Amino acid sequence: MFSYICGEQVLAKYMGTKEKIIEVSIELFSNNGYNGVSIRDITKLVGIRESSLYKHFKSKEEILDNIFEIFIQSYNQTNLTEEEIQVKVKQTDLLPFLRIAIENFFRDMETPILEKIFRILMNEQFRVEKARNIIINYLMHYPVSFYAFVFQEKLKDSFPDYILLAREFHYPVFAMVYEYSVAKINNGQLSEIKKQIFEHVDFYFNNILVNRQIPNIQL
Amino acid sequence: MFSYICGEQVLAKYMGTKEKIIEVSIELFSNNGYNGVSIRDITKLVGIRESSLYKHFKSKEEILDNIFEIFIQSYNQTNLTEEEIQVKVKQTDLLPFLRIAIENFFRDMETPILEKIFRILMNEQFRVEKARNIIINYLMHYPVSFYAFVFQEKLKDSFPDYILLAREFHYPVFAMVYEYSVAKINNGQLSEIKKQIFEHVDFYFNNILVNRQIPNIQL
DNA sequence: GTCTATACTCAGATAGAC
DNA sequence: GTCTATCTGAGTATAGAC
Repeated sequence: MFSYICGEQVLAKYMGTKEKIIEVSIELFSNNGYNGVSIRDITKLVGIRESSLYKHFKSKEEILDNIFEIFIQSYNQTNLTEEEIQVKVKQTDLLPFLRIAIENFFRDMETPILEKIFRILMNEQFRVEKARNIIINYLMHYPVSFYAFVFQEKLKDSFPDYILLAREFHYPVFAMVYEYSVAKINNGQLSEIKKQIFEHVDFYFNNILVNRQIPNIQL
Repeated sequence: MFSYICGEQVLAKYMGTKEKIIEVSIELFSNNGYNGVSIRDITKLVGIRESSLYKHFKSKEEILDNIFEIFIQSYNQTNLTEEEIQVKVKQTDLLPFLRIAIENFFRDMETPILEKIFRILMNEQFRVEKARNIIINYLMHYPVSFYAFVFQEKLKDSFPDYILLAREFHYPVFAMVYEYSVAKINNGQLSEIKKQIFEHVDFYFNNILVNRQIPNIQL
């Protein structure tokens, strides 16, 4: 979900007590929800007393906010400039480009920590404004802008509404990634959903993009 | 999300204390999450004491389960048999049929109670298995089966994979309905999202379905 | 920065009178 | 089926010794 093209995995490794608290909190929050986890639960797993936690975080809410910031930072670290995207787009044909983008999105999504933060975001989205804004902006709107830019570069002027084109491409992906993360908890058929995502990419390319091709444009 | 075609609104009206408890719980759970709401919060709003609540529900979890059952019952009440769908499909052209289906899905989604239960389902999905199964089965898989059946009826044998066709139609709708419900909390631009959903319907019809048309089939 | 000890509040749930 | 009263445990957070 971060490295559409470059595919890098940028997530800081944490080691101190503060970072252990974050790590344990991510684990517990993702399974039990923020309000289903107590400071005692966290400190017990970290191996410290409740009072010690307050040397690192002034409140439970601050822990949650730190977790959200990790997600945002991971995202921003792998963002490419328009110039960098342009170069990649020129180097690659559209179908493999889209496949790689999805594969990167997926691989990021499967990173244990980010996967858990995604669950926390989903869990708290209707209670915490920041959570829902992260999902909407970083997992829905930004990817749409990204693909809109890519389609614009590739298709030139053969279709006016690149945003619509991008939304049609990305929204099924978003829904299936969500489905995937739910299936994971249920020990469901993961490979089936993954297959469906790539079916979508091929279907989209064959049924929508090829119709937009104009004679002198190489998809 | 229930009455794809018939458009009926079937939701029982409740009046007794038990039903008041449900009503208040839906309100509170949807805003604060299950673990963010106490029995005291609920009984205070209902106007009874904590102990009285336990004459109606043996535990807090049982309240949540009742809420989920309301959602399932509302859903099942508006389900049509394959025969009924066949009749509707024959009576209506495909584009208006799809538009009506989306409008019904939307109108159900905007029913205050069901909208709140949807939020509760989203909130608790990673903690409560029943919640995530309801979302996956009733809001993703069933609609896909429904549209697959419709496309099969309309397109006959012009495209083999109706499930794929149906998924491509419904998954963007699911994502946008989700987006819509989030926008509602943020006081966001609702009409814009609604517009986008119908843009999707038209785009889908014009770019995907018309290509499947075979000479003697009336879309 | 960790600990012990504790304050204070609130949680879910029950007993028994009316 | 409502109430008062209460139990028991758990919640967040703090004070102060080491």
